[in-house]
Amino acid sequence: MVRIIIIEDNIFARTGWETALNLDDDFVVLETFSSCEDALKSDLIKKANVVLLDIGLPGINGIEGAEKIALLNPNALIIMITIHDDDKSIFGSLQSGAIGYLHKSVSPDELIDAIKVALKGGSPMSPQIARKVLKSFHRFKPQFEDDRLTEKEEVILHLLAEGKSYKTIAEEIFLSVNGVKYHIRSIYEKLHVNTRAEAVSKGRKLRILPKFYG
Amino acid sequence: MVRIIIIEDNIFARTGWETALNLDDDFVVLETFSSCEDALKSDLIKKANVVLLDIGLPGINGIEGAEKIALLNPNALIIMITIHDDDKSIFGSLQSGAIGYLHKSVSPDELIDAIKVALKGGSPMSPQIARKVLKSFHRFKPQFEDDRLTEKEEVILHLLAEGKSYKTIAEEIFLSVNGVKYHIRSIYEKLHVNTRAEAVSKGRKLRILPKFYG
DNA sequence: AAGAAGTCTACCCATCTAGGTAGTAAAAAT
DNA sequence: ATTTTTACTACCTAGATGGGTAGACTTCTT
Repeated sequence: MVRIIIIEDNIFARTGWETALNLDDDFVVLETFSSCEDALKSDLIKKANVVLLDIGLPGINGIEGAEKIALLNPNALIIMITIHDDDKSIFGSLQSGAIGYLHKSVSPDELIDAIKVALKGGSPMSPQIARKVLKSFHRFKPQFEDDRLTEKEEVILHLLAEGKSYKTIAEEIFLSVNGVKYHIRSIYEKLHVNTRAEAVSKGRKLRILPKFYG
Repeated sequence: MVRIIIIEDNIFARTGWETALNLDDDFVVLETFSSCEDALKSDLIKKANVVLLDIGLPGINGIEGAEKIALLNPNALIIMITIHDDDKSIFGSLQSGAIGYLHKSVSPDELIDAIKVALKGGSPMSPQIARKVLKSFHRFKPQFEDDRLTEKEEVILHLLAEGKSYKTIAEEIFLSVNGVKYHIRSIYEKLHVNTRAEAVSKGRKLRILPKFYG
């Protein structure tokens, strides 16, 4: 039996979802709350398998709420249901631990499907959200032809990003310290920066450097 | 009419997908290729709306291939179909410009649905892939209690990540340069690093620093 | 009331970085 | 065959960074 909690300040949405989900034999809505504060006080949170969470809530918003809920119950599958589709809402929610992100216009059937997907190890997302998420990974394209880094420059940029000193880098790639400097200068020119940290920062914005490690 | 190209070295998969897709009235498979090299030579690539791409190809692999295809035809929706589910394959493909990522076990009907989703602005993904992608956004949890950064430290870490000098940071947050240094030292201790770049690098791994900028 | 933290300031010093200049050897272009 | 470009190496300098030490002031504990 899947135990669900709903946190949503709009009474129509709240009761609507509750009714729809309770119609499914596999689901039981444990409780509904109109604010994160109320939900966090209740120990039903710790018993939930799934938490449906709005973002635009009075008091603690859904993003901060998700973080607190994840701390209290790391096993709960947190699914955001919201009208917000700006980057801050989406990526903020995901950082806070949400494993799904649905637009509020979701139909009862879609909602039920989404929860089932989540339970099976998937991550339900509205199509446009999924696209936004995937697009956030895309590398920025060639910029100017001249500003493309060579392979060696990319390697060095990676090492710079790890905080290695010129000396260490030199040893790792079998160059003199001045050789390393030579390449770093080119990197700075191409990226139009003049410190190591800026280069790393820009490298990440341009997705030259990976955002993910393991 | 949706024009599709398939790049897949396994002849059974290749012809299987082709047949299935051609059965749908809205789709036409323009051509199938068994390698990226062949596909990139053909100018049908530029006419495609959708490209289905395997990763484990002889010669140029699917990840590099996706990058080249995206350059030739930025409007093509590239969907990876592969058995690989390691991080490198997934995130490499996404960086290269893929907007969908399906497991090879996909059924013909699912494949058709996936393409339709892609055309509507969505991003078809196998459930486990979607979960992996979303999980990659999750912040790592509190670490040691003592190692949690204070609000001010987080602000400074952000400024460090942007490549600002101690002096600039001092001006921005109304502190002396030594005051900034004081906080930076705490940051280094908490993150167990001893250079600015390492701090930024670690800050990102721990998702203290955002991966996305807007 | 006294002590312990936490926040900030100041000063010193060794090392690291960024930037300029210059020179060499090999490969590529003309 | 000669010039240009590319990939280094060497040296020199100013400024930035990190690490250690120490003192002032505030807030929180006890």
